[in-house]
Amino acid sequence: MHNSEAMALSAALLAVAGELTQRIHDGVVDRGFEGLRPVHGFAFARLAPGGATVTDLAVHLGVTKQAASQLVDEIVRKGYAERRPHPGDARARLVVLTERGWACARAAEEAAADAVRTWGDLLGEGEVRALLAQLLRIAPNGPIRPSW
Amino acid sequence: MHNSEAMALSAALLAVAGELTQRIHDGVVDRGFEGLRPVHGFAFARLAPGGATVTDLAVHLGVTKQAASQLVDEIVRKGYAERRPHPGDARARLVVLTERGWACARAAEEAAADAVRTWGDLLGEGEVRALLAQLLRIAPNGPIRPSW
DNA sequence: CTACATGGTCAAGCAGCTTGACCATTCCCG
DNA sequence: CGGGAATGGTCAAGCTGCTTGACCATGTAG
Repeated sequence: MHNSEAMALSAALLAVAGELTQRIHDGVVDRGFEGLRPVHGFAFARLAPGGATVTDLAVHLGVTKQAASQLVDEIVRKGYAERRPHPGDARARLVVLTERGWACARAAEEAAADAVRTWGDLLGEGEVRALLAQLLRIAPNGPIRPSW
Repeated sequence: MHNSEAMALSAALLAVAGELTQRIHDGVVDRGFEGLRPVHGFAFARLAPGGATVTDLAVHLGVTKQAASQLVDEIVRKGYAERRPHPGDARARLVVLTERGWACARAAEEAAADAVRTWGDLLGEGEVRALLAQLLRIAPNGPIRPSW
């Protein structure tokens, strides 16, 4: 594999990732959820299972906990999440999605499915599944960096 | 393909793209090119073929031309590029890479190849080529958005 | 030649992140 | 236990990279 091929792979990967992010964001806006940015989606992904603390979010997003705290302020103010006392640790607060937050997360899933469906039209479903399998094997476990 | 699979694919794709960006950046720093951010790499990719104007860069990066102009200021000040008069249009300036700029671009290629090589170790070279082929077929032609 | 379009820069403002300081609670160990 | 260190969280100030708006120089069309 030559260097130029590696660069082509990198460029294609980044272009596809960027377009996917944009399409999910557009789809979420189209479904009536405004005032959010892609980074909020990454936060929702971490909040969805059962809530998370501000520090958890900060690690997941690769930012300081102050930045994560501001981000939580924002989604709380806009009605997508709320801070509840943390059971078992009076220092911490558990940030959980509201019903509107869940609706937004479902909208993001639908938008992602729409985008992936267009790939299925181009590649065939089998190839898309192969793509998923390959990516899962090389995906890291680290934080999802929202901006570069 | 269910919504949850689409989300898994999206998350994996974004995680891989983010890690790749990080690894290329780290590799470039390791090779002695400092004071750069990933967005500069996207700019280099557009400058490399034979130079570009500020407006070209702005479109390619999806930012205003003022922002692109500042970015050019930066890489010029750091010795990676220079502004030359544009042949055939006295309004425009052609931004071209310096020798140091070319060296940095080669370093980025090497770093990208290193990262891709680790995927080859995991997947096998054939699978990596398949990945490249699939991505090329779904990659858009639009601007590469440096930050979300 | 005039009128508008295009390439580029200057200036000011803003949003999102950082560093630094601080308080409350919990953990660990003598 | 008790008391210092570690952890979760917020407040405040500052910086950086981007935006909008204004402007000048050059090109293009009538």
